[in-house]
Amino acid sequence: MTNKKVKSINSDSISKRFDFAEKDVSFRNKWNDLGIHNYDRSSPREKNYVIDSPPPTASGELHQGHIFSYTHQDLIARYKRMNFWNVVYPMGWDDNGLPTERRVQNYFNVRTNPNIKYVENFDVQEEKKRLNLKSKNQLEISRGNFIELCHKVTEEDEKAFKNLFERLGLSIDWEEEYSTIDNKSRRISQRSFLDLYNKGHIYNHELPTMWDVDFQTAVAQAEVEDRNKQGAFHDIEFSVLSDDNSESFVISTTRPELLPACVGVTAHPDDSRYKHLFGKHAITPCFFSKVPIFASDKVDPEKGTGILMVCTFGDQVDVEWWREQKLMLKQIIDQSGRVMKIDFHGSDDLQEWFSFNPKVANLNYEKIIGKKIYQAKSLLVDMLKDPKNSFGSNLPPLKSDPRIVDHTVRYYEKGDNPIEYLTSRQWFVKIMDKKDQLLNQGSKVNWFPDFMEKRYSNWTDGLAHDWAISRQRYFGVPIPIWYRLDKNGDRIFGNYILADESMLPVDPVEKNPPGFEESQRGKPNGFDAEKDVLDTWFTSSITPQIVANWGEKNDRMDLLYPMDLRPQAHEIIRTWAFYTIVKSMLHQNNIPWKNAAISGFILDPDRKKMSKSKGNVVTPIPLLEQHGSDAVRYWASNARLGMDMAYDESMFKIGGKLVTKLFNAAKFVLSQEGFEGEISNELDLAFVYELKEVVRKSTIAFEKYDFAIALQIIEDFFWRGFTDNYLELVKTRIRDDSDAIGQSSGLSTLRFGLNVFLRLFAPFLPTITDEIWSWVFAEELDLKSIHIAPWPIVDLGSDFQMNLPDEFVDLNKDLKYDFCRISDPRNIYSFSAACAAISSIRKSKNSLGIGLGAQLENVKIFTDEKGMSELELVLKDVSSAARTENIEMVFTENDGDLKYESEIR
RNA sequence: GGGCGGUUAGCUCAGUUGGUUUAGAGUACUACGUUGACAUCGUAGAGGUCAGUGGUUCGAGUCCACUACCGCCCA
Repeated sequence: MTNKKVKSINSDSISKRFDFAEKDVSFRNKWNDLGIHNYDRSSPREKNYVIDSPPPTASGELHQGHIFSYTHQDLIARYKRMNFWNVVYPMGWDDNGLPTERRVQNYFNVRTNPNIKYVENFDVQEEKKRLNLKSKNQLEISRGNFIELCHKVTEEDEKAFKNLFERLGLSIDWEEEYSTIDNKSRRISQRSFLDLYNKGHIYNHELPTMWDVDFQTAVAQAEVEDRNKQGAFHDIEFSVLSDDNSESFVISTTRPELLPACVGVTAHPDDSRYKHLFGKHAITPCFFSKVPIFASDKVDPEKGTGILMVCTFGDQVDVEWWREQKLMLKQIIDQSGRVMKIDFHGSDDLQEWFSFNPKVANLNYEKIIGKKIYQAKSLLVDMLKDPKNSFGSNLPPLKSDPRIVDHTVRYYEKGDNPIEYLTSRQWFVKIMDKKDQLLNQGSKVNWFPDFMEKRYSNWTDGLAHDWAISRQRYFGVPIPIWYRLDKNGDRIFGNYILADESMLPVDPVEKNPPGFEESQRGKPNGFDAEKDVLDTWFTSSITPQIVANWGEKNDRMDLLYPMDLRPQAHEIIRTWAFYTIVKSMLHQNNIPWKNAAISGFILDPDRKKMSKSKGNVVTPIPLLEQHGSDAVRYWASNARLGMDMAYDESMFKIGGKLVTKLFNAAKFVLSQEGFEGEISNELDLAFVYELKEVVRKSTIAFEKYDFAIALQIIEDFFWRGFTDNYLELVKTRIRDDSDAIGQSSGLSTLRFGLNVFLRLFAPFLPTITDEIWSWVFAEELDLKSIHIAPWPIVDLGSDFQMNLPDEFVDLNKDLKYDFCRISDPRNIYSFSAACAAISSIRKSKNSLGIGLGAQLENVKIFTDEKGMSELELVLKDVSSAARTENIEMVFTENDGDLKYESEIR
């Protein structure tokens, strides 16, 4: 021991309970003031640990899922920071795109009309007043003003998200805050487009594209979902073209309204019912078109009547048949989902819209012009009931009542009407020819858990389309392209005018292209702007490049790229992870990040995925107010990566209990007074020895991103080892002035243990640990916050190599509370022997109905030789904790395992 | 229909490469206890055919095969 007194606290000066509401706020301020989340911009790449956090859509709903997965990334960020990585943890917002547009439309009740001129200092309410519109009446506004409103709304939404993230204690470097629609992101996104264009990865074509008729925009494969819906098979009779037209067959279709768009008929090549028809032509009822009959093994002979009509376009297979068989293009649905005007004619049977009876065909068709798809459907069914509409028969073409079937229908994930396949001119990124390379890139990323790579490779394997990147929307990054116009004022495709790098970010609708005057806009031989914007994913897939300022004046690609970690949920592997890997491959020929940590879902108590539409989502702010950030983080920290977790509010309470326990234990430990001294007592040394093992195991778990396992190991030994047992065993000794050496050894061990536990808990419970740290350790160790203290270092063993930054300096060595200062116990089992012995005495007291505080005269402990040798060095602490004057060890035969049985006399 | 995960105590979940008596924790439940940090507590008790079947092995919750059920993703 020394004659130096330990720095202790007066426990009366500490509040009775931990006030998390107040501390959640004050510690956020403290961290901001200390700037501990800001990274060192001058640090070399080898010392940086860069997290590519996926920016959330702030105009979407806040829910527990955000708390859940964003806590996971923060655990890693905080752990890495304590290991002296220069942690780069930025945050952005991904607000462009449909959700925001929808929100603005509903919030202000406005609609964009591209023909209206932009108005300065526009105010929706005043404009409505001026036009004498009620607030519920929809107001048409200009594209520019609409975009302005989008920015305004997202700014508010971002504040709400930022508030949640700060309250949660995420250690984000807010100096790096960005939005995927801000100037820098638009510039980098347009740079990305130009780079891909120049490398030949981008093309513009008129192709059948998946189209949402409500939002009137193209959609990509990743945005489409299958829904089970009820449909009806309609059995329709077609005639076979021959000399007497006497033969016929019956097709089954769920989409009779597409009959005018029928361009072929097909059946399975082995189907004996229809084999003889292949190569002939069929005549459609109602419209009397001539269509080829061909064989295809894509047809399921079991489905419907086994023969079906091919239309342009009913579904994806129609697109394939149309392409393979070089069928005619007869499109009848327009972009708003209504039936277009068409004229049937009888002049040339090789032309589209040829009819054997154009007069009747046109009379029939006129009935459905301008109708919506479902209206056209019922009108067509009526027509099919009319015998006059049969070709070569006096019976109605519809052979039976519609038969109800369940089938899957493709929907835009945000849409309410099925996807249509329309031919339209869109921009695409070529990815279908790069599947193998993309699979290879995916295998270079370390996925946690590793089976998540399967999700990526399955999706990549199953790609069926190139990436459609143009969207017919307003609030997005403009495509930096103009079209040349010919002498008639029509667009010339294939010879585009690209924006200059110096112009970025550019809105071609507002700016004229290089080499042209603004006056030439829309004029013959002039130019015309591309009005489409880029798919949201086109920009959100370059967050590594945005954070690293790719191609900017302050380009930091060398310092930050490829990044170290992408944390995200598994639902967006096919979108976010996938597109980010695509972009990095095409731009940098590299992977975007070395590691991907994939969080699971929150399931509701019925084990269903939580989602807004199901109405089972709980808003997270009240949870934080009720339980405190540490308790909420505890809940999130308990889930292993990749594993879904049922939502269970009792977990918040458990986290709260842990916080309280830490608070009380720390208050006790730090209020003990006495002298500093060497840790020399056997019990103390054995306790530290076991603590070292806890550090070793939890560090290894953390290195594998198994933070839940780390927490479990730490928590278990804190509760069982430290508070339940060590504290009780040492309590008497540290008050025993007659044993000065034992007293100071115990006191030092208590403080050592608390210090280590605080640092181990710090990533999980950043507020309570920093609060306790501030009582004594901050000053004693001259470290203002626990979050700039080093993670405890122990020897991890020869079979595990820890991942540490280059030139890592172990600051623990300078720390008072370092394991290297403490020697091994004489018997490494001393501590667990003491715990087992005290436990057996408690059991005896309990069975006799004696209170644990009761004083005993004599206790007998029965044990074998091994048990005796392990216990004898710590027997004094055990007897004082048991409140007995004397413990007598009695030898008894045992089957070899450590066990003590007590008898109280 | 395909891929991936899961199924362990009433509930929520651990169980690391197969090997420590009787498979763990928390919670809920029961009993006792306010002991000088802590009642947002402590101590103890009860509670499980590890989904099922078959196999490999000296030994299987753990490995293999099949089946059932649940979930997610994709067709």
